[in-house]
Amino acid sequence: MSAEMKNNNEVNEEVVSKNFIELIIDKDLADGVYDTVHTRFPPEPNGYLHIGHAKSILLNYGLACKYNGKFNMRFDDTNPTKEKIEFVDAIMEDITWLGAKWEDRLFYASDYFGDMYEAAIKLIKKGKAYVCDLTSEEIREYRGTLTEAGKDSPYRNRSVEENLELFEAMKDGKYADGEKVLRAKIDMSSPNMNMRDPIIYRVAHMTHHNTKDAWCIYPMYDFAHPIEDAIEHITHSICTLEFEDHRPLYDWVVHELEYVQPPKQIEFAKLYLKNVVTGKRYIKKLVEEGVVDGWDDPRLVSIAALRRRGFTPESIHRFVELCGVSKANATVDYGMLEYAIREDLKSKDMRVMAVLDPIKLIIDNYPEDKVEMLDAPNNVENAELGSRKIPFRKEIYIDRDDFMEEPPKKYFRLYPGNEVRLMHAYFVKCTDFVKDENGVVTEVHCTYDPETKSGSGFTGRKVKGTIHWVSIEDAVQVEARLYENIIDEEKGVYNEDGSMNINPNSLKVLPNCFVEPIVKDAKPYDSFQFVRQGYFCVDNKDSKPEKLVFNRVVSLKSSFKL
RNA sequence: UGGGUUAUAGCCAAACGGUAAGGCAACGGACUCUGACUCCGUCAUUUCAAGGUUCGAAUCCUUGUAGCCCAGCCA
Repeated sequence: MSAEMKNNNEVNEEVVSKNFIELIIDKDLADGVYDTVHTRFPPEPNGYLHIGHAKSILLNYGLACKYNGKFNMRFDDTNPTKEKIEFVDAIMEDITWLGAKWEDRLFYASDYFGDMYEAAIKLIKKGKAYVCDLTSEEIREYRGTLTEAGKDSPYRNRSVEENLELFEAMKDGKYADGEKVLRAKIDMSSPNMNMRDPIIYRVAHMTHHNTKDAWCIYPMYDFAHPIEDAIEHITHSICTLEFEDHRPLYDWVVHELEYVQPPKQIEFAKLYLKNVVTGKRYIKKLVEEGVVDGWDDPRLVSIAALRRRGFTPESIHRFVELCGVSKANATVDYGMLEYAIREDLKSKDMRVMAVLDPIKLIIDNYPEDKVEMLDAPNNVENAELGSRKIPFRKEIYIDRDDFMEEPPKKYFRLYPGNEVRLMHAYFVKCTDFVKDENGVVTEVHCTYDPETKSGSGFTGRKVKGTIHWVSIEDAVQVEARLYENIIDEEKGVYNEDGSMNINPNSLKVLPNCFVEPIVKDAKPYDSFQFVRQGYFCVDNKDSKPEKLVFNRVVSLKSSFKL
């Protein structure tokens, strides 16, 4: 191998450093703590997934793939007051779309209620749990504060027999909601609030979406989660930073329950996007006030919204990968997401011409009834996408901002006397224009040069500008929706009084856009690059057979600047 | 006068005692039948601060500072 080749290879090898979780896993594997990697994604079915969840899903699934391990899907449904079956379906659809595969490992925490009940009995028998009769207010008082120790519950020293009896009575429905709870007996003076005899079982007479009325007592997260992980032989239980304080309790549970090779909890930082609303209560407010048209409104960053907007699973993968994984609270620039989707779409999408704000261009020296079918490659960067024929006629539409009566310096599109190329067609030279009584330009006149036909190899002269166009007679009329960030970026997301700064221009509807005829047969989710306008995707919700609605996925990087 | 945790550029983020990767954004320039793409170049003498150890410190020690999380019978 020559020195040059070697050098090339080194350059081509992407330097990928491992994130801190991979380092932990490597060490665990090397030390023989585990001999495999088994992860899980455990959402509570109480809402829909957003971009932040995508990070967790892809992280967990990605680790399982990378280490040749397994990935489980599990609904953490231990609180029937908040959960609904509809969310279960929506979550599975989103995860499937993202591409994470759980194979035959779809679980419900509620399937383990029996095991959890047994586990609680085991703790009681070990003298590590007791039934407490304190009210919720009393429990809060006894718990102490961040700076003061708590004090023991008067019920803390009940006998094992009494506890067993009472707990069984709880299970049998002898007590009302809130009347009694089961608590772990740990340490009321622990500086960690989670260790001050945490409640591990509560009474809730309620129908559960999965177990129906089989139970009236439900385990708390802190007790249930480690058991779920242990039962499924999860090795690395990855969650977000706010659970760091819970890790000692997690470890306490798996230790007292004597699981062999217990799972290990690892925490990472959530993903936040700059000037984007991710808080559930704020999204709810936006929906309720009708600011957005639902949880999949394309201005939101729920997985469903991103999908409707035209984002691809690949772009989400790329984005998450670009963001990295760490323990530092981070707010990522929205531009990073835009980069990820632009990058993915640019060689995938068919590039067609579109006119969002039409103005008529008349080619005076082109025959009245002539029509030419011109060749156009579908994507110059990807020959596999083939080519198409575009009809060219005397009267066409061009975009309003591609013509200026008095051009500023460095403007090289159409203005009186200037010549530009009509993309995939001919050079045209602007000869005249017409204004209405309000001074608005209504039509532009030009002449074309037959010698300059696209593909003819004409090199006689050059033009600085290339503009796009569409034949008036053949064009398809569509509606384009341009989305901007829903939150005002200048002032920040929230006002002092807590209300949100809604950007009034977050949605701009352009009902009279014209695109090439080939777009007529597009189906929901089909996406195109509208040349010079950005990437657009057919809306799956609002499109009707007679009129397609396009959502702009992302705009092109920049346009003409003065 | 509680505990946990984080701190590297406008934004992410590597570096694991050996002399500050990479990406996004931005800004120059080249190219262009998309002012896109691509390409080339610029962008931390310094890692929250101040001390200390060391031949050598973003990494180790000390003392501070700032942010985030925790007092649900939520997850």
